[in-house]
Amino acid sequence: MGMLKKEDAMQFQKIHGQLLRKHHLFSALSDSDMTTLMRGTRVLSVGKGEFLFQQNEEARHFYFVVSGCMKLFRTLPDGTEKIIELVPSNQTFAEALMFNAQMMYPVSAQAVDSSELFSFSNIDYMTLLKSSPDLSLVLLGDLSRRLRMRLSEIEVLSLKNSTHRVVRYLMTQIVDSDSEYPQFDLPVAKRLIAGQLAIQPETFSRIVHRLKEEGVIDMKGKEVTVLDRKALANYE
Amino acid sequence: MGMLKKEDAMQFQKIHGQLLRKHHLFSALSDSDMTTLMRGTRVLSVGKGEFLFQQNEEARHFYFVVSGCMKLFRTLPDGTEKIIELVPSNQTFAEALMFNAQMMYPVSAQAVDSSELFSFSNIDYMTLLKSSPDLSLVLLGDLSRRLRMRLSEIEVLSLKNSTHRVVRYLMTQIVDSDSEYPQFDLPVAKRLIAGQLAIQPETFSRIVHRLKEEGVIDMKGKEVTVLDRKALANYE
DNA sequence: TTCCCCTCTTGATAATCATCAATTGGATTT
DNA sequence: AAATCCAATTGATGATTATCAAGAGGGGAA
Repeated sequence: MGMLKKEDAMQFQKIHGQLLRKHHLFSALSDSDMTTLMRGTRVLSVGKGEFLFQQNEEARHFYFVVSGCMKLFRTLPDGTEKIIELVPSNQTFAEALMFNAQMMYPVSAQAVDSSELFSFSNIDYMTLLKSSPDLSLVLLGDLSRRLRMRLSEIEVLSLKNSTHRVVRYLMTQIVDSDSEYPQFDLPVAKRLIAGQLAIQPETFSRIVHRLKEEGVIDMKGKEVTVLDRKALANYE
Repeated sequence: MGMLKKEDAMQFQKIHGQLLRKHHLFSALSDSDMTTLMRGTRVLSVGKGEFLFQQNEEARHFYFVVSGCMKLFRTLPDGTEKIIELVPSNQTFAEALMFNAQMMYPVSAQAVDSSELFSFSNIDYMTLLKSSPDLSLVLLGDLSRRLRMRLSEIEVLSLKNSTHRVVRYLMTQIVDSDSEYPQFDLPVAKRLIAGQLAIQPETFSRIVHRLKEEGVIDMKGKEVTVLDRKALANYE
């Protein structure tokens, strides 16, 4: 993990700062506030497989993914890891921790692909928050949304069998809601998806095999085509 | 479900309003703000088994449990219910929804025991929030804490086998952290606990049986005694 | 008290899933 | 192109857990 050289970093910020403004955590900021905040910002480059932070480290920063993909996970007592979230580009993470003093990261963060990140100081952002009630409301909305996301994750993990979990996962990946034969790419490696669903990679593979056999979906590598939307929905 | 008669309700508010101030969502309010907020407050009495609201109803209020116990759950596609949270007295629930316009309750709320509740208008509380940045920060801290609670729930559901889940649950119930033989009461019926852990009541029963056989714990009805703390911890 | 209802328990069986092992396939490096 | 590495697949097996069924216990109502 490394920081870019200063001139490169500034160039990088200039380009991607605009992108940042589109994110709801920063869109409510005035230009001057944004400038202030960006002064404390670092640009980080994290190589594939590298760690950004470890579980139980003190949380002083939160992050925005410019490019790549980060994996947030907890290490379970038996040593295996449980993936909590896969954070794609243009999303923030670990911003929920700044409101409790002396907070530790409850997860570890590792780069799934080589990634570029903005890092923000919790203290700086808190200062902005105190002077801008509107920003607080935005952030409250953000956390509230995350809470509901976790809720549906808990629901998935409570589904009776693994097939239901896989089907539910596939359903959430369908963005093109109109098409009769929706298509999409799996965002990450299959073993990571299996991890998120708390099933073994082998089980995931077998379930996909069965769904293909039944003509419900097709899958070649990461390319997924839903062949029978109703049948897929009816698994639930 | 019913409201109390006006004079009874006022009496009730007077007594329990103080209790309310101890809750962190209300402790940061000025006296005058508190008075304003309480004007829109209703006192509700919900009989055992009665519903307060259903999943997908529009969320206009949040609640504080004065006495009793509320169950928040989602109905899964197969018709079974997944318990998301059991809310004991002196706690609030459904307050995270007010920050997103036109929000629906993502869960249903039912009384486990006959319960008495304060109901608060989301709009009124939002008004207070906009005028009090401090209050926003308190609330942000609250949501952040809830987010972490969900995280550990997700972790529990990801634990390899049911024994681990039960053991983990028992560990969290130990409050008397010093005692060599900690004792506590199960807060709700065993089938509800099983539901929270996403296992069948039968499985829960069998696991407890085994733990008793091994001399790790004792359980008579809802009374639990931990006999071998180390052994219990080592299951994890 | 007796009855009734519901929870909890216990047993038997079937379904589901994890694990171990071996192989295939794809991508990257040398 | 060959070698290498890791992900993905497939098969065989055993462990775990759900399901179905029946009985035991406990608290409230008549």
